[in-house]
Amino acid sequence: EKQPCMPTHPQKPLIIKTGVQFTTKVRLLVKLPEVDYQLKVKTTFDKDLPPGRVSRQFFILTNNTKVMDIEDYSNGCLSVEFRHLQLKEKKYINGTKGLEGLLSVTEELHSLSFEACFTVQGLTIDLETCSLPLVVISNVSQLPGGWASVMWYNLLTDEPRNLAFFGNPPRASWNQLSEVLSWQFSTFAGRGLNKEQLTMLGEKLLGQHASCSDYQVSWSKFSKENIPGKTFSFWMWLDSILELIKKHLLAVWNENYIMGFVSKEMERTLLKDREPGTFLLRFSESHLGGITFTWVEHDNGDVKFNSVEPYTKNRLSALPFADIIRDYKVISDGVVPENPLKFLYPDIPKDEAFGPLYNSQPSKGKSAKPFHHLELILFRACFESLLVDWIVRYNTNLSHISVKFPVHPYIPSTLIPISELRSNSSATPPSCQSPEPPMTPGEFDMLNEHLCLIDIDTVSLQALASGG
Amino acid sequence: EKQPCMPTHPQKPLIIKTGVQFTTKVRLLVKLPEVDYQLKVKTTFDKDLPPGRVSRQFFILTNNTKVMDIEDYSNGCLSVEFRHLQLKEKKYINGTKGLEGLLSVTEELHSLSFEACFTVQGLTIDLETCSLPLVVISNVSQLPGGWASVMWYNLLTDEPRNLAFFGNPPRASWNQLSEVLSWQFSTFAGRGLNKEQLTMLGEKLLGQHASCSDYQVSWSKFSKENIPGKTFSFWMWLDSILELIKKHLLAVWNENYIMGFVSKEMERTLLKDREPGTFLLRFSESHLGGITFTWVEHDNGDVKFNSVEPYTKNRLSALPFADIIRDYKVISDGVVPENPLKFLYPDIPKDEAFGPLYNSQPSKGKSAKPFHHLELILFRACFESLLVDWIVRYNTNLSHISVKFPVHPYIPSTLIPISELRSNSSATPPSCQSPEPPMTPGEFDMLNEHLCLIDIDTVSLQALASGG
DNA sequence: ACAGTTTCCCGTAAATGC
DNA sequence: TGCATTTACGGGAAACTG
Repeated sequence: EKQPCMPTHPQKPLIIKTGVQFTTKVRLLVKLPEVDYQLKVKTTFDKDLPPGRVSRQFFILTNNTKVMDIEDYSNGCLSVEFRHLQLKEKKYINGTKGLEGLLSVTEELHSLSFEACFTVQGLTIDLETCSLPLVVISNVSQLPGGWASVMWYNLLTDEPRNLAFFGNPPRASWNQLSEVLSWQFSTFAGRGLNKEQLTMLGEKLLGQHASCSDYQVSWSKFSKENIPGKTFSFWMWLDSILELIKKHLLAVWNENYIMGFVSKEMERTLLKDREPGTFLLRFSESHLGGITFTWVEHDNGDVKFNSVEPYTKNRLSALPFADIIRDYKVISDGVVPENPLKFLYPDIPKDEAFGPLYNSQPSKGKSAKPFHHLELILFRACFESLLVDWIVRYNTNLSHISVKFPVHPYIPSTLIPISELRSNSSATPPSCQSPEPPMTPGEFDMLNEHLCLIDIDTVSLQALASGG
Repeated sequence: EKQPCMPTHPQKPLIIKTGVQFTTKVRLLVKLPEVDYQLKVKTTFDKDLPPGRVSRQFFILTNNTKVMDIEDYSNGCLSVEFRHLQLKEKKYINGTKGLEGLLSVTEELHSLSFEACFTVQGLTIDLETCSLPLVVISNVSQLPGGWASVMWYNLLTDEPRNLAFFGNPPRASWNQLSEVLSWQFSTFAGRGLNKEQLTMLGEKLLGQHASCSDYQVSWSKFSKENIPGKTFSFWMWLDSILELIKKHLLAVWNENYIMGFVSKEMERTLLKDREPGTFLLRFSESHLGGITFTWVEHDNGDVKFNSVEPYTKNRLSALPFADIIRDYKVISDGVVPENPLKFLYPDIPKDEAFGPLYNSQPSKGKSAKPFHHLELILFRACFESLLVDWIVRYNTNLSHISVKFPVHPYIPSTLIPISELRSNSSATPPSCQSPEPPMTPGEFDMLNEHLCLIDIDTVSLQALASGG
């Protein structure tokens, strides 16, 4: 039997998006002596919520009662799986709306309740249980924030239903937190963070306290307040990197070729004594979801460092990152185009490292190993009553690699990433507008054309002027 | 007051997508003597439809009654505008479902009815009118088919409500049809089709009959049956080109630089006596939504023609087409990279033609002149009764051009389109796997690297082998 | 198995609300 | 006004359905 739908956001349980279907399952943990009648289960959203606890109220739009069945893989247990459940916000609550102005939507915790009632030997028994705290979002853009909440909650408390958790969230030790962060990378990208990467992240988040692994990180510092000088929080930044890896850098990440979180100072220290052309890969610190490479050059005695403008998902979907590294060229005034990337830090010849990755599709497969011990935190059963347990089901949907061999009469064409390095003197004013039609093929063709190319200001302004 | 929503598919009236909001307006054309009470209008979908006429039934999900108001720009008329209307399919019709197996969904015509009733001087008057035939779709992928139907209907009949039209659709003369096609380009792209382009399209659609402008084109040939040897119909092909122009080629199209519909034979005839490096732009005939350039070369006496693999929307969103033309390079064995494109046919120096377009953003503005006389066909009022007229409202939402000037410490980077031309002898087996780390910068660097690049089969298979 | 059609839902952009 | 949150819906893909 195939699954008719995928629940909300695979691999991120306990987050429900309004208007999107989700699935949940309840199982009776004891065998009942008499089950020759139907046991009906009803699921309710935010049942018995203390008034004013939440600023938004939701209800289950779809059918919320179902009869229990004996499970397929018959251990004799009764269970019921609700599919196609959907949440909708109650609008226009007459009374109190938005008591908790302090909490953001992704900090507001909710829960699903399950109720059943049966009679055995003249005795009526009420069963009830509920889920771990849930976060409700209305747009995928809130997913990172929601996931931060789910992680923080389950990392720091064993309480099954402390919906006021984010009223006064506890701190996490860097010890605990770094383990969760590494787990995130191993779950979603296939390879966790190594010691150096964790140290670098710790320095970014904690500054001088990083050496002390008992240092307590506040919830706010982790996910709410912006990194000084930036417009996003630590977690938003890290999550954007996770997404970039998931979609465009899986193979490179899993080969451990991305140093990732080096500061610019550390970067120079590492590279300065290396062979010219040695480069390392790191994520952009100033923009969300970008990756760049920095390489070292020796300029008659001086050591010089260069970094490309970070590549973001848009650029990477036009050209895979490994191909960018292979094909990248720099044009310096009057010098032939050259690829400055020779050795991946510390000293791996570029093609030795990246050769096997060239022209390989984004390679969706081979990723995301499904389980890790910390994941149990998020999937542990919730034994509210003695009789019922609760599971949020999720699916993983791995597509397969497909490789195409184009066969047609056209000349195939690729894209090449290229930079122009200008010397400080802005001499040689580009003679861009002169047509000189039958250009003589020569080794400086590309150079000449690109001197025009880079004069964005001039060209664009002209375009604007002629357009308006 | 700002518009709270955009109706279904701007600029394509008479097509409604289920689950997406649309807007409609009714106006009373006569002034009533006594309007000191409220005149309520009700709108119904497919009212009084002969049973079995349609295979799908829909209803208006949202509020469908509203009271008439005096129009803003007070000519004293009463009118009512229904907003946020939404259509949903009736599921599980007990009786007949799908009598008309012959018609596709986009050929099935529906209509909106409007009813009002008022009493004047003791006399009760019923008002009723309805819309022009509508096409209902469930996904944007059906939009081209739906639009073909709307065009064909309004081109070929003046009947206000012949819902059986596509049971036996009339033919169109090439005269009529070509005018509509040109109008499509002028409406959606800003420039219509010139005589040559229409002739070329006529030849593609009609073959030898093209010379006769009275030749009758069948509905099936226009939009239903596939072009021989292809997997899409004539209209699907042409519409994919319209979409490509709208999103990525506006400026180039509006400068009239795209010849577009030349056959490969004609292409050779045109180019063969031209200066080497003369090129022309045409759309792919084998794939939907692709554009390519063909250039002529002289190879000691022989005339040679080359075409690049067509660029599709994905590639074009990574790099604007004008920039592709400027930067395109070909690497032939052992020869320095060169841009083979010198003159736009017949003899315009490349940079003279495309210079002003380089680095200009996809330029959404400057497009789509809003009206054309043929458009009136689609917006003519529908005088079913004497008292009411009907309008489908639509908005245009032109974004503005924005040009960014990047200012940051990174080296900017661009993409360059490049092809490798192999001589027939498959000599020089690429020594791709040998690292040779500190590559000597030299004028054949690029060549050497690209010899590796093109061996897709080898590299990919290796990647697969090592991956599995 | 298959093609025509619909549903699903991410991700961007716009609208809304506070 | 600005920011937080929701709504809208195009577009690709999966699911459905005769």
